[in-house]
Amino acid sequence: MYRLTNSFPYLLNRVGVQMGELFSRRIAGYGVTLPMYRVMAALWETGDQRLGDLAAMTTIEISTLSRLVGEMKRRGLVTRARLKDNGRTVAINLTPKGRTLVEELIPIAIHFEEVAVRDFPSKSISDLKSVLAEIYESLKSLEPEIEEANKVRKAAKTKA
Amino acid sequence: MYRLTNSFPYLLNRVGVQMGELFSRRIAGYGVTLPMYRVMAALWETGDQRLGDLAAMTTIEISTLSRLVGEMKRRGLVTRARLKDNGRTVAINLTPKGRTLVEELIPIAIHFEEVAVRDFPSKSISDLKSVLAEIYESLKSLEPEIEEANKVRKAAKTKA
DNA sequence: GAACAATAATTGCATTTGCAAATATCGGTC
DNA sequence: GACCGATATTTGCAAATGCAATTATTGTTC
Repeated sequence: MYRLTNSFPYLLNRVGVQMGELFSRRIAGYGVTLPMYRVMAALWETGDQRLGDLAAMTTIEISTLSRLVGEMKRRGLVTRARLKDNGRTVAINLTPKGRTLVEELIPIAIHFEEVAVRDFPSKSISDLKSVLAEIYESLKSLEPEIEEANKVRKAAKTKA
Repeated sequence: MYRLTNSFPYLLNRVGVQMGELFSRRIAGYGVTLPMYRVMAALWETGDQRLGDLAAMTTIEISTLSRLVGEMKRRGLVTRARLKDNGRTVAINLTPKGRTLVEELIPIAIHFEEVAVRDFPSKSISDLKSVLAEIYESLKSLEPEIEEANKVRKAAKTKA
């Protein structure tokens, strides 16, 4: 018998939402939101990104990210500039202020992760991580069947 | 060296967002959103819930859920009624229509999960699930230190 | 090199979200 | 049994979100 509460997406989502919520509250005093932290941490790892790449890296929808980056620029956390050799794209970077701030926050993120996983041997956590990374890749194979299912449905509807 | 892309919350969030996004698109043709599916699947597993319990079970913020349930009631998917013996609380249930619909959607959810995990032995998936469940519990221990950190910060600010 | 398709980012607009305040009911106390 | 604090849900309001359309630039074809 199927149970939502034993399903993989449910268990995943629950931990993700809760960790996000707790971390949000923890960093609120620094004047940044969780999505802002994610953007800064992504840029700290890989700087000089285009908007689209940053969206893919952070899993933030691109129009949301465009506005978010605008707000972060206003606050002096990042820079955003059109490229000279390709005016369609834009290069986003941390400012020194943004870098300093994210380097204050990363230890908090590390601590949160530490607490979350401390009851498990590090082997099982690294396994878990690689499973999550591979599952993410597997998801790509679902794309075609989604389109297919919707096409079928649409055709049936047109006929009806 | 810390890398966001190797952190547990990052890997978790990415899979969660992506699975949600794909599943949303897959079920859009049925006229329901992902949060609606979650509510229905939760009620299918455990019916006759109060709003607060349903919020805890689905990790949906309670005011959001209140409105969502209102909309689902309008659409004839659930019922919501104040209890006779305790007028503060309300009992939420699936309607026959809601039940029929969720029973169409659950097999799709099962299939998605299947595809996501098919490259791994079922043992490592059940391990993964129990780790996720335990981590969720461990997170409770972070609560007190969040308040503490914010208190400290606030005090410092007042002094300054 | 003009016209057109393709790529990248932004913006308009309607919907969703979440906090805080309001509302409603209950349980206990005097 | 009137009053007060606690519990449960809903609602007001401002901010965040996402889709679709728009703008801007580049690449391609004739």
